[in-house]
Amino acid sequence: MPDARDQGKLSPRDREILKDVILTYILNAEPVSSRSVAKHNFGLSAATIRNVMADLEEWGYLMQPHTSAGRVPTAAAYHLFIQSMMEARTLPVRERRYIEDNLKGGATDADHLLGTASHLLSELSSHVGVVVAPAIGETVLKAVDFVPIAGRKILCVVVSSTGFIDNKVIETEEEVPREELVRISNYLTENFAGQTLREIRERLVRMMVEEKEKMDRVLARTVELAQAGLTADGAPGVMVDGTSMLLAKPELSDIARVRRMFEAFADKARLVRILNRCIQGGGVRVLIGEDCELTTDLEFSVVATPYGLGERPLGTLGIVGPSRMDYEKIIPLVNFLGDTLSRALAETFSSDPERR
Amino acid sequence: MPDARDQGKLSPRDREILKDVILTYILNAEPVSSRSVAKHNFGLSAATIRNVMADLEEWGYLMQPHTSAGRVPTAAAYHLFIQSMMEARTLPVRERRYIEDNLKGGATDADHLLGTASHLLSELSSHVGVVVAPAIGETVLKAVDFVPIAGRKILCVVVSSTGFIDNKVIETEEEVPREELVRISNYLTENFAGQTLREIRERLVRMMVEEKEKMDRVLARTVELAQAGLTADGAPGVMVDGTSMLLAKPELSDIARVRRMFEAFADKARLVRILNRCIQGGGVRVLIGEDCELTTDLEFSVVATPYGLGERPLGTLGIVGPSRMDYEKIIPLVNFLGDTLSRALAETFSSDPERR
DNA sequence: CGTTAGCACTCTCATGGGGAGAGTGCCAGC
DNA sequence: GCTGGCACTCTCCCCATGAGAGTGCTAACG
Repeated sequence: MPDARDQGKLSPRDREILKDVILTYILNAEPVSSRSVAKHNFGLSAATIRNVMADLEEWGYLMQPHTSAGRVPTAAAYHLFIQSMMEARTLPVRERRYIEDNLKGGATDADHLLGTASHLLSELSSHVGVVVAPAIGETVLKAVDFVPIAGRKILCVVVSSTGFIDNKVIETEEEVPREELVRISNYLTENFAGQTLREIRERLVRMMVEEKEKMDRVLARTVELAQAGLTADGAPGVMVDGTSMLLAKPELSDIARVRRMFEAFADKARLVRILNRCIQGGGVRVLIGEDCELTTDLEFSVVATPYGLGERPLGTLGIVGPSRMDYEKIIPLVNFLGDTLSRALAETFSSDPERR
Repeated sequence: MPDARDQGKLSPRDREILKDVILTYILNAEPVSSRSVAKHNFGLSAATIRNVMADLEEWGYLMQPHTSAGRVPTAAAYHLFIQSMMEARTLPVRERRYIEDNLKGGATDADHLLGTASHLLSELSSHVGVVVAPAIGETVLKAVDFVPIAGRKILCVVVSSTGFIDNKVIETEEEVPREELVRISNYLTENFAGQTLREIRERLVRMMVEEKEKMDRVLARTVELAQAGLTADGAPGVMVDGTSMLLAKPELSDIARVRRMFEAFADKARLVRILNRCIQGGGVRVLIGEDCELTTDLEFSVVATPYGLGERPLGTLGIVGPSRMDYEKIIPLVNFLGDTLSRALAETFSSDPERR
């Protein structure tokens, strides 16, 4: 079997033809015939194209749904296309502005931003937009606050430095006076801001072990509240937007596929796992027909990129849709959205005149 | 044309037969033949049943998809069935327990409860569960709190007496010291708790007009913050769960319908409007084939009931699915869930030793 | 030797004509 | 008033047929 990766085999003309096949397939969702390529490709007859296409099939870049149908690109073809034949179109100014206007709203919480981001992804790509929220343990504390609500019930509000707000109702052993709650909030905010919730939790455990006997009642209560309120539990949230958009695509014209698609999107945990594969490397990554059921069984692709602050990735965001998608537009789109969201998160609470 | 509502026309035997048709149709989703009714219905031949069914069709209770197919119940038939022939099954103890265990979780916020409720509705009915959250202006204030986060940005946390928690980031004219925020929080909580946000807003407006000149700087700032933080904006939220369940139903075996269904569920505003029709009267209400596109075009039904505290309804909850649904189970289910959710909301912060 | 025109072959898809099956409506008889 | 019988109707499945699209191969051409 010939090696699909051996690009040495591809002459410039082969590449030209392969590219044309891919582009027309992306456009029409129908197997591409030699005749239609011949029409685009100056000066070569259909017969010649046929020979080349037969070769390309042998190399593993094309395949036929059945004998004597046109040809369809394989995952290998898409990979090659993205890697070395595609010309990424820069996003139209209108769309950049649209994204920035929606994402830089400024005074809102970060969860809201993520929701907007996933909606934007879907709206501008006509595919499904997915955003994986940061693992809560990795967010950096900005402020804590305890609000007494009823009897021993207390609302704990955690604000992260990137603008995520987490509410949790906790129940204490005994009623805590309002003034003490204020003192505890202040104490925790002043002493723990700037660290991740995970670090804080570890520090609290250490405190409890090492200084147990030294703690007075107030400190003990502080630790109790912090333990309850700052514990990072629960799976990272994931926002999926635009599943119904895919219903309009021709590849989803039979019910069985539609059903499998919804099942695939229903399994959030798996979705997160797939998206998070793209977290290494920094830039936009594309998964096509690799390992996961989503891409092989449904012939879907995932275009995703991490977002976050500088080096530290917080979460992942991307687009999921039929492999036949307009990568030349979608890759820049995902890229730009990742950058813009990262910037928006960084700026959310940045008017802070250095207090930390 | 004969009047479908004239129940005088229906002899006990007619009713028996109609009921049998409805029940078998609910079970099989296929037009019901006279032969199959004859098999269930002791001692009458198919021919006799046919005569009766022809009458029932004339009265408007049955219809044929085409000549010489079996018969299918009409909206009128379902209404009659629900109103006077159905025997509501009491919910199995297992399911009651399951609902109560999930809904009485106790220490969580109310939004979370609503989400759970819609999921339970969907899970236990195998249809779509819908919960309309209370209009935010109608929620009763329990506590307000302001958390300084960065510069002039302040997080406003509003806790309602039924356990809803609302976060809003606001930006003030100038930086407000932390201690003052605490005083303002206390002041507002003590003076405004027990009123709805709408009432509070009106009172604030009055204060601003009447006492403008008398206000000192602190009070002015208090009003400013309250105005910004307690404003009830945004449409009421609606939680929809289990749309993908319907894909398995035989009535949704063609794509066009699936698409229309998703469009119908995407229009949240309309969904809220439809659900809220059921708010009057108190008990469970059923909409079948009336006015709205959802029920006529898609042949769906809506079974819904208000939830809330005693007399004051807060929101609506219910089930949406093909008219051919198991009303004998679903109506008690919606009923029980409405009661349980209402109770859960009432109890959420009830350990409060009367502070209001 | 690469390119091309021509042609036979293959496969899909739309069309239409049975024929079986299910169900009805009606009528005559009990 | 009920029922058995029978003709009629409509759907649905199956199959054959034919058009159309596209390929693979081969022979000829520059």
